[in-house]
Amino acid sequence: MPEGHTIHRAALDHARALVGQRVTVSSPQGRFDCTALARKGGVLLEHVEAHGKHLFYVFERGLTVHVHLGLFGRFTVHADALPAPSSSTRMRLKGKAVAIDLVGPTACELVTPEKKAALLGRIGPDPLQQPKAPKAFLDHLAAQKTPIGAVLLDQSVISGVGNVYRAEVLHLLKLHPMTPASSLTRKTGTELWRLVAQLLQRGVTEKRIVTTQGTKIRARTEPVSREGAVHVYGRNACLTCGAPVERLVLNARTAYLCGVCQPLLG
DNA sequence: GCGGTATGCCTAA
DNA sequence: TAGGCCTACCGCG
Repeated sequence: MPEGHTIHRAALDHARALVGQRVTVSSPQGRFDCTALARKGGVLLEHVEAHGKHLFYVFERGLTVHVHLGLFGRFTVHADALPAPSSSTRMRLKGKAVAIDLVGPTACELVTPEKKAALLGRIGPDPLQQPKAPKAFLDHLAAQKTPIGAVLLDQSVISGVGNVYRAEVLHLLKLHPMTPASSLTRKTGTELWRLVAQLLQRGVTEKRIVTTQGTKIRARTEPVSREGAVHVYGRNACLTCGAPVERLVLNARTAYLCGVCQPLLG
């Protein structure tokens, strides 16, 4: 699940569940050193922030935990009975009524203000924070011959987009992933940003990636979990036209496209 | 049980 | 560019 929408959704949910409370922080697995957060009765959680795919828990006195889910990280929220943590639970945040477990993150660490600033300095604008295309983004597109499919995964240019949204946004705009960024018009660049913002926001709301309008289903040979929710990502046939979905490797990730809907122009 | 794969990203060479 | 790292799941034998 972890693209930008997952992180923003987690920030909302975790803030609602735990902000303003004294939270007990632990690492059942032992691989997250949280001794600096050890307090009798817990440590006060002041707020939770999402930036692109990065999540920050800000506790009293500025104590800050940075989480990046990577490919495998997952949160589990326990509202009722609290099960014993599994041996892979990196972090458990326990409040009054709710406990949250984190498994498999790429990063789960206490960060200094300097480290946090450095992390934020590395990532570009986030469409969920800024729904209108920043000038810097449009200028970047105009200046780069890099394929647009590569630019979209560059977190320093636009943060929060992952492999699913890359495939879907390009399909919706009928753009081949290998299209040079510089060949896009300013208008298309603006639409691209707006569409990313809209789809990420929908992902936050629906708690999963959905890029289709209705529930029309053309083929029955697709992974059930995503049936009807996407046009090309991970599919065998294009949901729009039924043509075989093509795959190519871009940024060391599989890019999915429909050669019929997304011809390479020029 | 094993190997491949996945919505990510960093580092060394 | 390759390899490493994190975990869960699926298909295969």
